[in-house]
Amino acid sequence: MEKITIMSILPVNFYERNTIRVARELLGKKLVRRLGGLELSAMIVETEAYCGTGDSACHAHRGKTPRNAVMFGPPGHAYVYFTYGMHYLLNLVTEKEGNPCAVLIRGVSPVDGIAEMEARRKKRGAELTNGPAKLCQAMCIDKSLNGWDLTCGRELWLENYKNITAKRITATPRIGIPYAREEHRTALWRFLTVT
DNA sequence: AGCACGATCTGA
DNA sequence: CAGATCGTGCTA
Repeated sequence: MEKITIMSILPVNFYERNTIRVARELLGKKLVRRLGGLELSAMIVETEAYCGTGDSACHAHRGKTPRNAVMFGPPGHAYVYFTYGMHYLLNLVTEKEGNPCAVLIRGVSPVDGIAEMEARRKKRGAELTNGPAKLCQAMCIDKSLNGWDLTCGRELWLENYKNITAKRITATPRIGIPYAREEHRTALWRFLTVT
């Protein structure tokens, strides 16, 4: 019997919903990066929700600028930005167009192309589950993917993979936002799962 | 035109 | 715990 592989790319309506809900449900999804003939993939294990103009930790908080413009566009697109003079971070745009929200991908667990991803990082066995810039290095995600349509099935997309039950999900405050208002600094909008 | 700082990572 | 390293947005 032939094994049937169902390609289940997440459609735009997955992203076009409440950001916190999307951030939780992204856990266990597979992030796929296509580099010519090479396919790298990894399961998402850590996310953070950034909830629009009302969220003082969100880049869109002070309105639309050239950098954050993608967040104001349609859901299901990648918002990739450069920070600390050397790192790229990957976000997925959520909610309806015009509501500038996104989910930051903070950690993944390698699935396919593990050796290639390790090679892209300096050390063998380098962890990708603890730091949002590392997965971008490993999966060759940079500013050229800013604004990329994640539903077209090329270059970069997401697929259903593992079902993560609510019991395996931990929520904590978000990382690296000391400047945000307390209400937003302490909000439990970071989601993690364990292997 | 200048400047302060960041959704970070590494190595000491 | 400091250094790397530069785009971005705010002030003027």
